[in-house]
Amino acid sequence: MGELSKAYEPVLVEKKWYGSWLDKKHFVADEKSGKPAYAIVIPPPNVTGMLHMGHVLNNTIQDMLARRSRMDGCEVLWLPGTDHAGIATQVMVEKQLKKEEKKSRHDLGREEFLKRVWVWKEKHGDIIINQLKKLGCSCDWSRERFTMDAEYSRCVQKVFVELYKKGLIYRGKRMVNWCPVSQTALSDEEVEMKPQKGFMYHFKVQVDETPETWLTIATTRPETIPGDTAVAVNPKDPRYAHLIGKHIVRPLPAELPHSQKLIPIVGDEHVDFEFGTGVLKVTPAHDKADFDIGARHKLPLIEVINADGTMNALAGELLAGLDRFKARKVAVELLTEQGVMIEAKPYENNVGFSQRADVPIEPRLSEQWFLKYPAVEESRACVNQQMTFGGKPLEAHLLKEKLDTQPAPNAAIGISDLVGNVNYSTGKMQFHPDRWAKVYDHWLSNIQDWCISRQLWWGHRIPVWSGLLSGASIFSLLGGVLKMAALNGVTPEEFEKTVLTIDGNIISCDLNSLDFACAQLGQCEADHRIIVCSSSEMLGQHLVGIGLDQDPDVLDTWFSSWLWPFATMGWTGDKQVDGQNAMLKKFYPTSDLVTGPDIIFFWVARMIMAGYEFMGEMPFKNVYFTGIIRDKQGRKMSKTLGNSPDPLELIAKYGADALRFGTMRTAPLGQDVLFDEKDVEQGRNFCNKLWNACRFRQLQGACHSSPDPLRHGAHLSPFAKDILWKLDATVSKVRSAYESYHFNEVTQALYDFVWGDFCDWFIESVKSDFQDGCLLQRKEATLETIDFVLHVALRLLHPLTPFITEELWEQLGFSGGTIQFAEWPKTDAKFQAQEFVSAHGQVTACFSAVSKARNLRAEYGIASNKRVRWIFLPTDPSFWADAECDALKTLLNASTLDIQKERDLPKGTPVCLTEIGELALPLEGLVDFAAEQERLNREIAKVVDDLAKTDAKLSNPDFAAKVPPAVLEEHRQRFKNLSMRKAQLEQRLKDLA
RNA sequence: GCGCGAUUAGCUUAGUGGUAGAGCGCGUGCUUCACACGCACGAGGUCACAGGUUCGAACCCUGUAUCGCGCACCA
Repeated sequence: MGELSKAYEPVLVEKKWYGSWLDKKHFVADEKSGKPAYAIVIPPPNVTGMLHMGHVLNNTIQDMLARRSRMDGCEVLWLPGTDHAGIATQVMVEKQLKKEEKKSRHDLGREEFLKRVWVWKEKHGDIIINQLKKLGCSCDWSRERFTMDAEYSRCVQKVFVELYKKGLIYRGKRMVNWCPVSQTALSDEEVEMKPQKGFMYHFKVQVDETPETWLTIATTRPETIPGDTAVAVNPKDPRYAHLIGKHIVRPLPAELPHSQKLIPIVGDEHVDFEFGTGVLKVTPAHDKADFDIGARHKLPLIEVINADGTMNALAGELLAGLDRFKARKVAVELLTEQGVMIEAKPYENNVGFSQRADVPIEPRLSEQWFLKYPAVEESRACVNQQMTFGGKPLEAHLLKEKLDTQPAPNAAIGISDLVGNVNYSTGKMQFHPDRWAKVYDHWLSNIQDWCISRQLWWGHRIPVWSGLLSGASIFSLLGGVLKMAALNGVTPEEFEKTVLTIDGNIISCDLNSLDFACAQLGQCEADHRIIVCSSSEMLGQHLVGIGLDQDPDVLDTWFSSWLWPFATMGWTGDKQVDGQNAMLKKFYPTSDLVTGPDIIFFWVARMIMAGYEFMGEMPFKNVYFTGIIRDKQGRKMSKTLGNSPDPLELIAKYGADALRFGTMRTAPLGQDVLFDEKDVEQGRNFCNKLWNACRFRQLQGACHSSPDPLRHGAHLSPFAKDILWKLDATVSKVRSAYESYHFNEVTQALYDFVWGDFCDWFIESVKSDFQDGCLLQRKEATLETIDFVLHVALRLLHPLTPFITEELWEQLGFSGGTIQFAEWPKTDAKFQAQEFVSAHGQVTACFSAVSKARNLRAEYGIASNKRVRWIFLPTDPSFWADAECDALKTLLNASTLDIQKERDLPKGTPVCLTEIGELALPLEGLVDFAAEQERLNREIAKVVDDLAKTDAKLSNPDFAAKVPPAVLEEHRQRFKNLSMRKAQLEQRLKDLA
């Protein structure tokens, strides 16, 4: 063990220890362990991702929790992995392909393209994983999962088949959010509403039956006019109601014959007569609300926009081929030419944008797969949603009271109404901060079916095969394939779950029913529509062999990650098998989930539903929502703004511990974090401070490997007792901060203790114990106290700053090997014993006296390196043994400290009055009487002010009558102290005259 | 529109009813034998505003303003 370097150098230390931890398999969870389980599943970062500050915050918290629990005697599983990020990854590989080979994915074909994606994944997929390692994350890397792993993919397929069989997954032609750039459907959650500046165009149309009547229509999207199949008015609108049933002449496309331009005027309650002109153009193929109106009135659909956002031939010859935004301008020109354009008012409205591609969504009619969410009620009930009654929070015990005291005031309000008003929950799952429960509940109570299909290639392909087969083929081919599958290759479970639909009728997949159905259909020659949904890939291959096609779409990435908490643990969906799964038994439900609130709907809510649906149990007990990391100006971090620092550069510059510490210190529960590199610098400074405190200790000789300061009994100085008291308080603070998920308080408490209490005060106060002539026993007791403090503090710090603490633990020679499994510190009642409490009081008084004395020095302009003589008149001389005086002398940086029992000071000597006594600064003829007078007067004024405030309270009769006794006593004491102080100060002032 | 959050020193913020705390920045003085990634001292706050509750309010209640976020949206 060499001497510690002058400054902490993180690079080598981090490399050394991370390698060692991996070699020794410290992070590997043992599902057979008898220790209590503690599990976290990582929010899987995108496989294409790079570490950003959000990851740093999120994963530092997870690592803190994992390491804390490991020290606390738990068997810890922190399960890492990545998700396949369908769109992002596909786009990235497509871009690369275009750049390097000038090819599109269609040039390669589906299979070849997917090969390329896998090549890319193998090459770059572990970038972010390695970055997490650099941060120090103690994940069980042996259990790393990827959502496209074969095993994981099987889970996704099984879940699909099961939900399909239950009728929760269905295919339908619907209006969906279409991203014209990615050319895929998106879920509602992937659409972001953004205010857009545009125009509200007013144009007029002629009523065909009464050509003198013109109606004015307001629209923001004139390019969709060719797709209009009606105009709608509110049937209650007196201006227009009489026109219902008549027709108007649609102005575009202009080239159509008159008869094809006529569209009906329909009456629909949806139309708001206050808005616009009260006349609504209805474009059922390109607007959600219009689609519904269209359905109500059986209007035809005219699609005028292509999948890529360009206009098609039905939009008319002048618009066809144009991009939708270019077409908007042209449409306006065309209307103007026709003389029907009235005005274009500047207008701001909210437009849905594709979160991925950042372009406006095009509502588009298409055939998609949808999921009716499962287990919604259980998922709502389990979260700590507060119970409310009439909109007010309601405590559980008050519910009964309410029901008792308010029994149906009248017949119309019964118990059921009352209960209906009570928002009840089991509160088994806790959100931190809990206000997110409300957001979660609101979303869950208003959900629409989830569009789960994506028109992409990279992802889990929908396990459905379909096609037309003649009766004969069904008999000879399909029946054969299914039977063959049932007899060999496909597990009975998979076979049983396979769903076969013939002409819309579900046929059970058992051999008898199959025989019957096939035999029946075999009789007739007509074609039949066959749909097979199965999780068996082998069956799928055979089905392709007989001419059925697999659905080309893949599933939304979130449709795989919602299974993350159990699909990563070897879940199979087979109850028997899963019942024997040691991993699931040990670690499911997991303990904590740490994630950002931005994916509360995408991921958290869906995981909860999947947990209940497929495991019958919630996936985690606590959800901690981090804040969003923003830059100094409060803007979100983004690549385009370039305000997102590279955490790896920060690690290289300051060290991983510094980055972790700095990030955590400024990340309070539930608040966004304004990131400033200064915080990381602060973190580095802290590490260096800790390092040097240990270095200081090391310079005094070897440490005790299992320190126990209490064995020194009476030789423990008051300063030692005080720091032990403070250490114990810190243990308590840190523990409760962890309990309440206030991680910044963990950090702050440790910072204050190490830097303030330990380094600034304690170490300074005990330096005199190491000087020649000091009592050896005292020195020994102090050294062992330092050892003990470091022994505890390093352990408390370890989850937060794993590298430096492990290094120092070894350097100082503490016993028991790695700090990672050293015991998580507990509070110890011994340190709260009377002698410690009173030492704490005495030392606090001493330190506060030192501060006052230093201030006096500074006021007299004495340079801090200049040692001067102090005279001390102690209030309690018995406390001030030589060693204590030496400590005081060191803290004051005094040349000598003369103790006076009787006041004997040269006239006008500046004095500070403190709780421990008077500290006088003899200036030997240099006293500036006027200055001293002024100083005393200033101090008196302040005391008088405080005194007045305290007196005002005490003389209020209500105060004495109503205040708790302890507070009253405190105020009386304060008044007494202030009065005494005032008297003393006035005496000093008199002495001066 | 509905909901949530924030508003405390120049900046970032802690603070759940009893004399307003910290870090950065700023000023002054220090190469004090662990640390200049440091030490000491200092200046700097009508706790957004208006009411209310209370002996007592930064803190609890009501309202207002400003900022941020989420949800829902009317063409």
